[in-house]
Parts: sequence; structure tokens; C-alpha cells
Amino acid sequence: MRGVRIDFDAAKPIYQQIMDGLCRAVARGELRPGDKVPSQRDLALTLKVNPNTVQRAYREMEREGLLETARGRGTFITRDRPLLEGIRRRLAEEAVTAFVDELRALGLEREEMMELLRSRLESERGIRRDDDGADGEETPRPGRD
Amino acid sequence: MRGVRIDFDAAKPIYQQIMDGLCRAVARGELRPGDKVPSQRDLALTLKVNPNTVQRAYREMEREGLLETARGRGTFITRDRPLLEGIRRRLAEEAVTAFVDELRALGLEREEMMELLRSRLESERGIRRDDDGADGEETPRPGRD
Amino acid sequence: MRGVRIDFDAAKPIYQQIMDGLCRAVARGELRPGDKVPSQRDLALTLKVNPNTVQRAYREMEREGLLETARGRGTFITRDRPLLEGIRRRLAEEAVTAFVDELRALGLEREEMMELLRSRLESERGIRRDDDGADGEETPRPGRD
Amino acid sequence: MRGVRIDFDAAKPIYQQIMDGLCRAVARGELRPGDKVPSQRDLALTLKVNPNTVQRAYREMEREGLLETARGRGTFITRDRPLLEGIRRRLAEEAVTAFVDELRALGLEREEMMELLRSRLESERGIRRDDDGADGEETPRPGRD
DNA sequence: GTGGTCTAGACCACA
DNA sequence: GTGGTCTAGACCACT
Repeated sequence: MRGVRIDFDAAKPIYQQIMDGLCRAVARGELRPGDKVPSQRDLALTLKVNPNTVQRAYREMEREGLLETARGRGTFITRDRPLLEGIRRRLAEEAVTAFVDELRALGLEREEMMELLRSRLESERGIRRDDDGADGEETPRPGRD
Repeated sequence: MRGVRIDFDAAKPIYQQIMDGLCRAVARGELRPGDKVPSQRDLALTLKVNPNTVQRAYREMEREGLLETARGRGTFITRDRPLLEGIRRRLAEEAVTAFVDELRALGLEREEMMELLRSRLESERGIRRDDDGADGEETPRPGRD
Repeated sequence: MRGVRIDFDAAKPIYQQIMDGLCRAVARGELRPGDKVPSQRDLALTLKVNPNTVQRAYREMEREGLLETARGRGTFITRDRPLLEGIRRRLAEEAVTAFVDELRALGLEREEMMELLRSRLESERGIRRDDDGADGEETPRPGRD
Repeated sequence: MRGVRIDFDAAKPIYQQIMDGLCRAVARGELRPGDKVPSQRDLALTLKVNPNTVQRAYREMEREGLLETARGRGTFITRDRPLLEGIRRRLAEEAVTAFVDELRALGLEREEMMELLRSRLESERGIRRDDDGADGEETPRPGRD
């Protein structure tokens, strides 16, 4: 859960930011099938948001099948691995679609898109060196609780 | 303005969808510096939206410098080419940033991102033929967020 | 919306009672595809519940596809008639299933079930005379009939 | 007690599921007046639930008069046959009430209700053969821990 | 301590 | 005026 950061000024609602954070934590393997996620109250405290907001995020994710709640015991990552993998796939596909659609709408050709991405990844190579943590991604995490 | 499609169920506000559509039309060269854009009333009619909504879109774009209003004569794309190019650049950069950030959050490496994009562009090569390349909206699904 | 009554003492959450009431109003044809449903605030006032509670009911029904919201204009019954009919069918099927399962668990045979239902319908024939339309509740709570 | 199945994901509290299961076992004659029921510990083990949960179920049933505890000897089904029969009757009546109310809310007429039930019983005739008739819960869902 | 429901009231964005 | 989000805090039920 280390990677979840809330941007209170973002256009995206907080509860969706929480969902995104959790989805990605699972996609990255930081949270594994069957793992317990923080209690609504705990997560609310650490993120400094209202418990209701966390609850909404959890509820929506339960609807998607990502989470399962056990009355009085807590909330858990589903053990349905195919579903988890499907979510990861879907998120990646959506990212590609958004990228390609947007750039095509701007009139870029295939080669330009590839080049744009390549140069970005290249230029970031140097930058992302010391900042591992400012972004919160890509670092292997220790076991929780 | 052919490429502007309004999705009334999308999460994104309609006035922003209009702004996006216009920005992209300019970026693509479909609308050129100094061109007259449709009157607010006309655009509202063709898009079947509330005139207030078009007005808001135009107002915001005027604030950005993209549009200029000549009282009594209509509204025009600015002739400030650097500004137009800047907008295009900004949109493209934002798209790359969103793409890279999202995929990194999912744990993908540089090579995987490149590969993902390449395969998508490859697979689309045959498919996209009839639909003019003027799609421009991320998710064709209704209602969700 | 006439049939929606809230039982604040029922075990079933209020927002679900609202959902039930609306579903049934649609099933009965009282609300038709494309109809506008009361605004969250209005319904909250008439039912004397908190607007948030109505909102939750609406949100869940939107998720089910029964409702559609148009930004700033209101909330509407979906025009997807097959879906509506499907909901009606599902509700009826679930009722039958619950009935049969429960009575079978009590050891009743087919004929007994039929007889039980017949006698109930028979005995109600006289009672239900004046109160038609003022029903819409399912709770087997005290003080009825 | 063979018929008691716990659905940990169901909306209904586990202790009530236990109560339901026991009530029905008695109603079906599987458990007879004066019979000893499993100790709280044993039942908790076989159902894989928390002993507290079984305790609560037993406590509530004792309150209803269905169970009687003989200190040091165990817990027994009451010998009060009228009370047992009353419970059975009550459960059956409640089932009928729920059924009729729900279908009426959907706008069905008496004849349609009868027909709906008849067709269901008919169609099940062939299917139910192997599974002992001891199902008793509405929605069969997976999910365990 | 866990999640679930509900209220009251605030603020925002959209049409 | 419409729905959407969020907070604060209360109370409940289950384990």
C-alpha cells in the first residue's frame, strides 16, 4: 500500500484514486490474492481521508470482484487470479488505447508515436535514479503485517 | 469540426469534450490559424447541446488564447502559431506522461511499454481504414468512471 | 412512485427499500422507460430520508442499468426495455425460488405448497378490498393483515 | 444437522443461518423433540465458524423456547410440541407472505402466481433427484476462506 | 475491531 | 436545480 498517494487537488475523486492505487498494488504483485487489505479505518487514518471515502472505494472494488469482505473480519483481495490478471490486462490496454487515440487525434503517425515514447523513456532514464520513492513505484516492497 | 463527438454519458464534462475536440481539430490542421469557428448557436445545434455549454467551452478557450472573438464578426482561431504549437506539444506530452505513469504503476518496464505500443499499432494497421482516424475519445463505454 | 413506503424499523436497509420500490414501480409499469424519476432531493424529502440515502439507491440502480443519469438534468429510467423486462423476470424468479426452497426445507411437498398458496390467495380475497395500491411492502413484520 | 450449510458471503448473518438450519431440521423432523443437539464447540468445528457465533444462535433459540439447556448434560430440542409446530407454521406463513407480497408488487395476479409456482414445481420434478432436498438457501454462492 | 448504514451539512460542477 | 463528492460523527451488527 506504499504506493497509494492521494492528491486532494486532483480532478479525480479521492475514492477513485484509492481504487487506482489498490488496483495497481495488486497488478504489481504488492498485494497478493487472499491478502488482507487495511481496515477502512486504518487506511482512512494513513491517507488522512474520511472512513466513508475509503468505504466507497472498497465497495466499488468489491463490486468489480477485486475485493471480498468477510463480515467482522476484514476485507481481502479476491483469490480469483484470472480476474486479477484480467484487471491488470484491462488497465494496460486502456492506457494504450487512450494514448494512441489521443495522439492520433493530434494527427501523429505511428512512427511519431513510437519516437515520442522512446524519447520520453530515454530522457527519464537519467532522472529516475535517485527519486525512487518520490513516485512510489517500481521498488520491491517488504512484507506487510 | 467533423471530429467532435459528444458522449453525454462520459465522466468528462461536455464543455471539456468540446474543448478537446476543437484543440485536436486545430492540432490536426483541420482548423487553421485565423479560421472562423462555428458560431456558438450553430455549434450548439449541430452537437445538440445547450448553448450555455458551448459558450463555456469558447470562453475557456479564449482564456487560453486559442480563440479570439471579434465582436460582431464571429470567433476565430488565434494566429499565434507558437501558442498553437505549444498546445499541441502540451497535449502530446500529457498523453505520454499519462501512458508511462500508468504502465509503470502496473509494473511494466520500458521494453514492455514499447512492445505493448508496437503491437497495438501493428494490430490496428488493418482495422483502421474506414474510420478517418478522428475518433478521439478514450473509452467508448457509457456511464462509468 | 406511489408504492414506495419506507419502514425505518425493517432489517432491510433503507436504500434497498428504495431500490425495491423503484424496481417494482417499473415492473408494474407505473414508471416507464425514459421517464424521469424524482430528483434525489425531492425523493429524500417525500420519503423523509437523507438525500445521501436516496443517492446511494440511485447509484446502485444505475450500476444495474435500471437508471441513467444525465449530468445536471436528472435521473431517468433506462430505455433498454429488454433489460427492464429481465429485471422483472429475475425478481419474480427469485421470489419463486425463495418460496420453494424455504418450504422444501420445512419438509413440504409440492401439493402442500400449491395448497398453501391457494388458501392464502383465497383468504386474502375478502381482506384486500379497500387497501389496493397501498401495499408495496414485503416485510413480514408485525402489524399487518 | 446435515442440512445446515453456511454461506459466509451471504447478506444474512451466520448466526441466523444456523438458526434457520436448525429450525428447518426440526420442521422436517430430522431433529425430534427431546433430541440432543451438537455441542456448541462441535457444531462450530463442523461448520467452521467461530464458537461465539454458534453460542449466539443457541442463545437466541433458547430465548424462543426452541432449545433447552440442561446444565452439564447438553442442549436439547424442546419437548413443547405445540411450540415446535407453531414455529413451523410461522416459517411457512412468512414464506407465503413474502412470496405473495413480492409478486403482487410486481403486478402479478393470483392466477399468474399460481401458474408461476406450478411451472416451477413442474420443471424441477426431473432435476431434483440426487440432492436430498436439503438445500434451503436462496443463492448458492462460492467463497470461503 | 470490523464493516454497514444513516444523518446532517458543506462545497462543487454541470446545464 | 441537478447530481457528485466529501466530511464528521453516530449507531448497529458481526466476529
